[in-house]
Amino acid sequence: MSQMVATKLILTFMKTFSTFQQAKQIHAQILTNDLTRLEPLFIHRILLCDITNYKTISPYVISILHHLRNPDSFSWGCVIRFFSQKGQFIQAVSLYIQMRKIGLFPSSHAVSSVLKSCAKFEDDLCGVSVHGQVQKFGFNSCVYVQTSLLDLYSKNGDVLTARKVFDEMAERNVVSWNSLLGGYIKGGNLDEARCFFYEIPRKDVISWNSMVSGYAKGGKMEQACYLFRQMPERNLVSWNTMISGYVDCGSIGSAREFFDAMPKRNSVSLITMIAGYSKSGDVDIARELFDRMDDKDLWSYNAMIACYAQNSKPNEALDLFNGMLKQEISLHPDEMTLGSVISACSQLGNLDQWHWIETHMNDYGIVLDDHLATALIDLYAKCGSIDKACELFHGLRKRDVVAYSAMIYGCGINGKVSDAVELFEQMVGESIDPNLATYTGILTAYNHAGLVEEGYRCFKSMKDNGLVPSVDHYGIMVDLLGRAGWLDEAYRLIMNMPMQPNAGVWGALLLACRLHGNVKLGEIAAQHCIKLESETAGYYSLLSGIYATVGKWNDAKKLTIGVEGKKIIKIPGCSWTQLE
DNA sequence: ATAGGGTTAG
Repeated sequence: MSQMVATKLILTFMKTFSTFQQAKQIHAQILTNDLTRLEPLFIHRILLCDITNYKTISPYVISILHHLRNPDSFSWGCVIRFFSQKGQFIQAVSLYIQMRKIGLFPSSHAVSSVLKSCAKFEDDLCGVSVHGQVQKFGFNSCVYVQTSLLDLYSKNGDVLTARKVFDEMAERNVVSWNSLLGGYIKGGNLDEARCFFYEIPRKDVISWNSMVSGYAKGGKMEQACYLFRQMPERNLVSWNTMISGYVDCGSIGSAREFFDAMPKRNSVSLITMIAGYSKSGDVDIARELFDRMDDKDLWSYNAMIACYAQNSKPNEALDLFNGMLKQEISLHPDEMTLGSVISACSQLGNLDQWHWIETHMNDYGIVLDDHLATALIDLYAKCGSIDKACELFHGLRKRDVVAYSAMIYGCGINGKVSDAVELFEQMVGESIDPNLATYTGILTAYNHAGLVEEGYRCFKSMKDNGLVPSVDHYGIMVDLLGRAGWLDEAYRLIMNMPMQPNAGVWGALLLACRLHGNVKLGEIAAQHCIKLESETAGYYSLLSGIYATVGKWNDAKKLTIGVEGKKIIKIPGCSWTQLE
């Protein structure tokens, strides 16, 4: 293949190859370009690319590079830029290393691209070694290279080094200023950022957006809004930044006002609003916005599937997920999608759907990261496979509060109370602060084992950790006290709750009254349950069960009339993702 | 023919 044809091919790949339709067009182009003298294997590979996801085309792009007789700095630069732009940072860096190994002098374009990729890694080893080469090869006066370098340090949180690069730059432009501004904002020092912002000689809309975003991320929406109003020019991103800020601080109403007021909206605006409504529990409004989107991409589906998963609508989450796979141009799920899907499976106690997905993981190019493993710990534990959960837990790279909480809860519902307590102590020993979900887990463990005093002590210790028990924690405590027969204590706890008891709390008391044959409290509990959830049949049968155990047959009989077709009793659930 | 900065998620 000639150098020129191959380079053209690379560029075509980069510019247009993102959907199946476009892939087909490329196939046609390849055929008409008389590339038939290519090695048969190579042609075969290109023709085989039944592609809907850019992840799949990486081998083809690399294979084009390897089929060049003498790939030069430009060809390498194109390919490195391709991977850097498509988010395949490891590939980009590895290609740069290969290029260096064969002794090619990198172009400033290639260096800028590879630095951008290095900036995405947590570890700054890569970036620092490229920095060394930058100095060795004399890119000191290239504003592009220097700015990417400065941005690398900014993004990795090393503002001091970023500042040093900035100060030593021979030439700066607004991108360099914006990059360092981003560094100050990421470091959370808003005062310093503000001073720097006012020093920027020719601020553009991105400088303003960054500063507004800094205030928004710091929860200072008044200041963000003040700056937003002062902006000489606003674009879509400016509006989206404001919406996102309001969503983050829970002001969905203000977010909506901005959303309605903005002159134009894109998918980011809609996705941000969907996430906002998901947080406020308005699933129907979120779905309305989702349906309004013309071209739904992976991010849109992920937002909506997550919304269902987080709002206890696992069936809807799975339906949407399956719908996404069955589309004409099917979207490939990613780690985020599967995280929500696993959570939905877990809420349903459905391992089958996961096992089906598991066999397709490789096709999707998904690797099991810590987030997914944590979701799976929860799923396996809830489905009773505590050993599998344990195995995943020990395989985690880093164990955070969510992982510990899922594992503690898993031990709790599987009757391994001592393991749960041990994990809890281990977690505290690692200076990880327990959150509300952790307490749900440990209290569930005590509850399962019937350890009333330990559970009660633990419940009371929550406030020592600065936590306010939620209604679900009260539910578990009422269940624990009630099952042990401490019915008056359970009732007193309900009466002293700082919030309105829900059907789960009263249901737990009702269940306990059924267990211990307490008519007086049972009637009170049932009354509340029926008032809160009149369509649930289980409450009636529990109450009638109480009457039956104490011989009040007539009362029992009255209740069994007309309860057919009502829902069975709801068992209080728990979710890691919503509890902070 | 190729490069750098701002907005979306658990």
